[in-house]
Amino acid sequence: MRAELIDAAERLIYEGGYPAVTSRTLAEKVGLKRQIVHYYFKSMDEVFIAVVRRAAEKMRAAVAEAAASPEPLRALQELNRDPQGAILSMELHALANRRPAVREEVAKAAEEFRDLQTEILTRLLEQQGVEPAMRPVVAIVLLSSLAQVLALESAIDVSRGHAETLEFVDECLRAFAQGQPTPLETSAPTPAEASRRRRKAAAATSPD
Amino acid sequence: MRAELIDAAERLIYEGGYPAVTSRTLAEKVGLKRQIVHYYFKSMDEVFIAVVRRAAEKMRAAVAEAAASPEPLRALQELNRDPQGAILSMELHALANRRPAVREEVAKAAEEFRDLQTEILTRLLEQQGVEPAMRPVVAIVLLSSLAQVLALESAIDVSRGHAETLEFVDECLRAFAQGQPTPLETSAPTPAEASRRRRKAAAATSPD
DNA sequence: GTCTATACTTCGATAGAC
DNA sequence: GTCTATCGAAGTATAGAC
Repeated sequence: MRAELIDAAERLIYEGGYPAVTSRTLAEKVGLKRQIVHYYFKSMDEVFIAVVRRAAEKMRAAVAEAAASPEPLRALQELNRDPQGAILSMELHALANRRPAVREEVAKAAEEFRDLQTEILTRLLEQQGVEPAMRPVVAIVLLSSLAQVLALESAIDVSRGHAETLEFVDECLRAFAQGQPTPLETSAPTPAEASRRRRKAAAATSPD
Repeated sequence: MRAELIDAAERLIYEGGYPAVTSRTLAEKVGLKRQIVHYYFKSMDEVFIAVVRRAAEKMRAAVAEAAASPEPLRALQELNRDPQGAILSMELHALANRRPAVREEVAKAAEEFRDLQTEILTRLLEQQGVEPAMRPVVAIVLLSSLAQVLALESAIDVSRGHAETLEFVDECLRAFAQGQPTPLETSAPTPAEASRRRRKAAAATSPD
């Protein structure tokens, strides 16, 4: 029953954000009276903390699975891009802002998630013997930030630039998986181009 | 007075998120009774819509100022990185999720903000005559997503990878402003390196 | 375990006095 | 414009019956 309530709380967060999780709505989800919540949880804070802990466990399992997949980076990105996961993460972050007891749990889970992802990428780079264009943790921060914001925007029907950005990131990941230069690296200017570019820039800032 | 209430609402959002904005807290902020809110606004939805509209106006002015600055891209990034602005944006996004009337306003403002930023970058690229490594809108999505997530995480004392990522992005912007190749482009492999890299990757996936 | 009953608080919103 | 008064609804939480 406790597990069922945690499930219900998570579903309510997807549907209406964390404010939608109350003793009343929670009990309704499992077909009981609202006082039942206080039998299984000392307070609503405990409900949310339980949600965070269970989400953290699921996350650990999902990351481990991604690490074992043939394309770990792509698997990780799918994990980050999961709309429900992104929304849950955002809501818990927002909730953490005004529930000190929850904040600690969320912060711990967020840092653990980032560390686990960074470790996977680091190992991947070592295996491929590639000198990375950016530190692993930087790539992880960029990829997960992007995924989270896109999910949040999609939820309110904002999609400006999404398709282009996803296409670009996918292209980068695909190139990386095949050991080829990414679109970014491909566009590196030759020394001649670079110096021409510098002259142009200088001319633009001091046109006289 | 109406303007004062909108001010107060914005401040309350910074302090405790959008749920902290109620007729009671709002009236307290301006030293009046809570019924005053319903005199100036038909409903709480209207309060939030007013907040969004005023934020959108401020945003337009700030973007115009950034466009006129000597380093528009850096100015834009400072704008995106503003912790208060990022938090306000996140809260309004979350609020938009469960208030249809608010959603429309937030979506409109978000798309306008993205378009304005993209236009600036596009013009900048044309001026410099640079063939960009990614489409302008992609760069804007990446930069603003990063800024928003970092701000949200900072608020709950999560900072894993922040310093490294900001350093990396700053380096890219600095290089761009000076018309030099970015750290990403600098690390482009020579043809010899690229082929060595491809062999390594192939060996890793089929070790036999 | 689950219920009824209850207490207290806060919310949004309206009506009407001054 | 700002107030008092009031409403119904919803929130958290506790006590105690079954």
